[in-house]
Amino acid sequence: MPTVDGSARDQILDAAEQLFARQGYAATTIKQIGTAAGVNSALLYYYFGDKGTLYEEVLRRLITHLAAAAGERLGASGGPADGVRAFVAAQVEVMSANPSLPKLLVREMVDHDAEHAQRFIVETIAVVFRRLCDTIRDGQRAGIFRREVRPEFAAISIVSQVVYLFVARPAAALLLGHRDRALPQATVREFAEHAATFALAALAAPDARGRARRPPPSGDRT
Amino acid sequence: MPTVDGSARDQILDAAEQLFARQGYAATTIKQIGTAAGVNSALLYYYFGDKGTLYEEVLRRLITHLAAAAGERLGASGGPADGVRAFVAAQVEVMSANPSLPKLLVREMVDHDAEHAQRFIVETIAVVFRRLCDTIRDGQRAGIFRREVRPEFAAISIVSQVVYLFVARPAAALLLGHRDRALPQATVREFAEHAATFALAALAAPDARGRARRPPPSGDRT
DNA sequence: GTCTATAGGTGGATAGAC
DNA sequence: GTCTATCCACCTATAGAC
Repeated sequence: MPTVDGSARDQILDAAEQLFARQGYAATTIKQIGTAAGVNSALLYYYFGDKGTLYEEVLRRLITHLAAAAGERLGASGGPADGVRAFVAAQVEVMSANPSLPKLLVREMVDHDAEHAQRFIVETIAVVFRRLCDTIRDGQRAGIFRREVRPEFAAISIVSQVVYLFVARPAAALLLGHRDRALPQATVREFAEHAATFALAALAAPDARGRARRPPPSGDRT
Repeated sequence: MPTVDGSARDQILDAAEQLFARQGYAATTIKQIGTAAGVNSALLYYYFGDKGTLYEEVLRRLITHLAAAAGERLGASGGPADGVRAFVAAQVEVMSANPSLPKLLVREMVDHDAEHAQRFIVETIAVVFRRLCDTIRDGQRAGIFRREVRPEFAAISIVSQVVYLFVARPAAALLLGHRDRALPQATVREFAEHAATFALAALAAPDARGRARRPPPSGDRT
């Protein structure tokens, strides 16, 4: 969510966001950020006090935008199937518009393992996550999604696909046979389409006519 | 793949592997590794020359083990459906046995964005990835997997689920309602079962009896 | 092979002029 | 608000004794 030409404060935030996403927190220096932002590095301390606070501010701004976008996009929709499609579409849209987001969130997850991850991040994501779970439950009640599937697990499966693509984008480009590791936006859109269809096919209840195709062997909620 | 009590060299590698996975490369110091390994930190330079080489050696050892495990587990199997199940099972098994693996690989991906990721990593993973793609193609030729699905996309969808769970393990624990962010091994196994079932349901061709349930709207390979 | 001591460099952070 | 100058801590890496 880069600021067009904003104040020094915003320029610092923009530069910090990019660098933290690309290199990680520890590998990014205050002077790098200052240079990238076109301001003196001492100014960072005037605005943010210290490096850690700057980092938190970057995350806060990002998450706020994420929550706003999610709120808008996931409001009204048709049935549960449309809801799932809308969710995936929103995910791709937000991440495409802001490539720092998936990287920073993933870094946050691997860095703060079982420790003190940022409260507000977890909570914001939890809200979005629960909404997806509810959509799946709606579909199960309506009889169009299979009941043996655990909604929370399905939600993870749905979310993971898109996140993974963005995080592994250069690797994915290579595996998909693109030279020079650039995954074209068109392919990202195609994958998004695939991810939604894949998830819906996985969730779909067997037709009224054809009986269940494969009785779940043992797991998946007895 | 921790060494039981090996030489100093192995103890350094073990300690480095854990610390790099937990904290990342930049945040991990030579002295930390030395202390964790129970040896003098200057010894690291005797064995590995510098920090970067030590890191590469950690990755190399990990990937070698990964390739070996994948080779064993993915050899003989029944049909394509069993192949997919075996793949997911192998993934979970390897990552459970070695929690550093998913973290280090994900770090490697976000860190070396479009830049110079380690050649041998990408190549090793590419081999495993292609084998999964081939399994999917087999299923399509046999008529038990839907033909509209692009095998490479499906492979990404399959791989992503498990990787995501391991990387986001503490967050997932929270979202799944576990206190204290510890995701029990039993839940991991349940999710693995779910992930395989989910993928197979998504791939399954419509029964001979029931017609296709949902014509793919537009995307997914015309 | 393993340790001590230390050089050399860099990064986070502050004081204070403008 | 923004910049200059600088301090101190710490980190990588080396030299060299044992």
